[in-house]
Amino acid sequence: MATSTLDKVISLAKDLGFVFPCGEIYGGTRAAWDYGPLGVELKENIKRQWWRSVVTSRNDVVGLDSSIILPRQVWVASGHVGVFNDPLTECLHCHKRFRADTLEEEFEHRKGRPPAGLTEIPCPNCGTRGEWTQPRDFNMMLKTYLGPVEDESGLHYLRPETAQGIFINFLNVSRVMRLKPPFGIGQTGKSFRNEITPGNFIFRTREFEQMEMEFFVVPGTDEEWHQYWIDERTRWYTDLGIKPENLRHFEHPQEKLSHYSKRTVDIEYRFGFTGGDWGELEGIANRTDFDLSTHTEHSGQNLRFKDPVTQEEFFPYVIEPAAGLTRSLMAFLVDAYAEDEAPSAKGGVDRRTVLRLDPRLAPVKVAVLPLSRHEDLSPKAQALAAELRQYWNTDLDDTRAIGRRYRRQDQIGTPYCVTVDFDTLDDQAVTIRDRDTMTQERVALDQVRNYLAPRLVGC
RNA sequence: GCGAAUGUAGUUCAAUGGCAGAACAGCAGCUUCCCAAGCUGUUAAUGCGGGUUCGAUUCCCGUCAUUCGCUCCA
Repeated sequence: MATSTLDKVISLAKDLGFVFPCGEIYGGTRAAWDYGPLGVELKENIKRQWWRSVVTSRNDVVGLDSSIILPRQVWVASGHVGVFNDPLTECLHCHKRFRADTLEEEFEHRKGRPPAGLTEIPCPNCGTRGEWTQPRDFNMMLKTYLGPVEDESGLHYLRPETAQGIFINFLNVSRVMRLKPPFGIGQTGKSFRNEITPGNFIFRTREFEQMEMEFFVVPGTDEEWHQYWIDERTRWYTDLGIKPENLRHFEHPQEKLSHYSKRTVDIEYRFGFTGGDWGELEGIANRTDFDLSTHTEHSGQNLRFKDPVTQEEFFPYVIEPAAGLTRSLMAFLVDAYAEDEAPSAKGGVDRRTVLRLDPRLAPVKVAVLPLSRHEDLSPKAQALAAELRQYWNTDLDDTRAIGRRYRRQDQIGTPYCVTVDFDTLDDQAVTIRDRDTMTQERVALDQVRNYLAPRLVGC
């Protein structure tokens, strides 16, 4: 059976130290991953590009970094305590799971209230009557207890989305930044969900990282802004190198919308999962005034926007582009993966594995490769690497054969390799190789930085 | 969480109720070395815990993890 690109990328990511299983030396934790030296660079680069695109390059969006642990009341108000807290039961026969309350409601609807509860209800899947496990609460939110004693007064939840941190700071931020709609507040950070079924590598994990922005608009302009952000966010992925044919939009059916949403459109990527190619990268939701009004109601604080001139008060509508950072990392890797044929030193053709990551995302921007460990070459290479490191993440690699080192840099997606050779000692110049065009240019040692600068804009 | 399959160096694969082996990768050295070259040397593994046994990586039980299904959705 042919190995899929996805499988190859996963195995490459593990081999090269992008991602490690969490807690590996103790047997591991289910669906939890740590980001290694290359992974953390890639992840930070993606985050930085998001932040630039959504926050700092705009004059209508500001940033925030709110707490992960929030009081229970926040999640009661947001609806997450109610919605994320389902009593589930499982059919002992076919092992399908259902919400116990839904089963009873549906049964009551058709035949009246079942006097003996679940024991009379047949399984909608296999028809077996009343063979159910004890209904158990599945709380999607991770709990923790603040303070020395574990009691209910200290109960807090780890956020299942970063968004609520923005809503509860709505007054603070709009006051200090003197903002009026339309404006946005962006935030990146970890969120936590006790997923029943995590998996697909880093696609669904219980601890994950989000890039979210809440864009507050005048009601009535919300649909127009919604479309604006769908287009804007789609453009972001393609600008960073994702092939347009691997992206699509998915419109959530009306009856399946989240409790807070009026309309949601997902940006999906063709990951090539078994049993369904496409996976969500980002959901762009019209959250209406749900959050600001529910927090107004529960907190007693007025979260309406008050126009300083007209004194008019209203709840802004919220357009939320909510992206999964770790998911997009996986998408960028899959999309960048390529196997080229390249001439081999052995003669014939050789397979070249290359990550065509956008230079802005590449973990290493430049590799300095002295042709050998000859004592005359090392000082030159080290001095050059030291200079370049002040501007870009630069790798100095002098191990083994030069060809092998080119291949290694290809695999991790390094856009430029600079070779210091024996001619350098005479002409004070080096060879710079471009990863994508495989072309080489001879550049004076003291011009390397100037040569690379326009090619590494935004890195 | 439930059902099924799987678990040996970093990776891919061997082998065995009695010293666990190879290839590739890694590391060190040689080679004025420009796209995974060659030569020499070298590091490195039976997921974890119990049981049976004189002896278990092998058989049994448990556990943990991975993959595939059932739900979810950043």
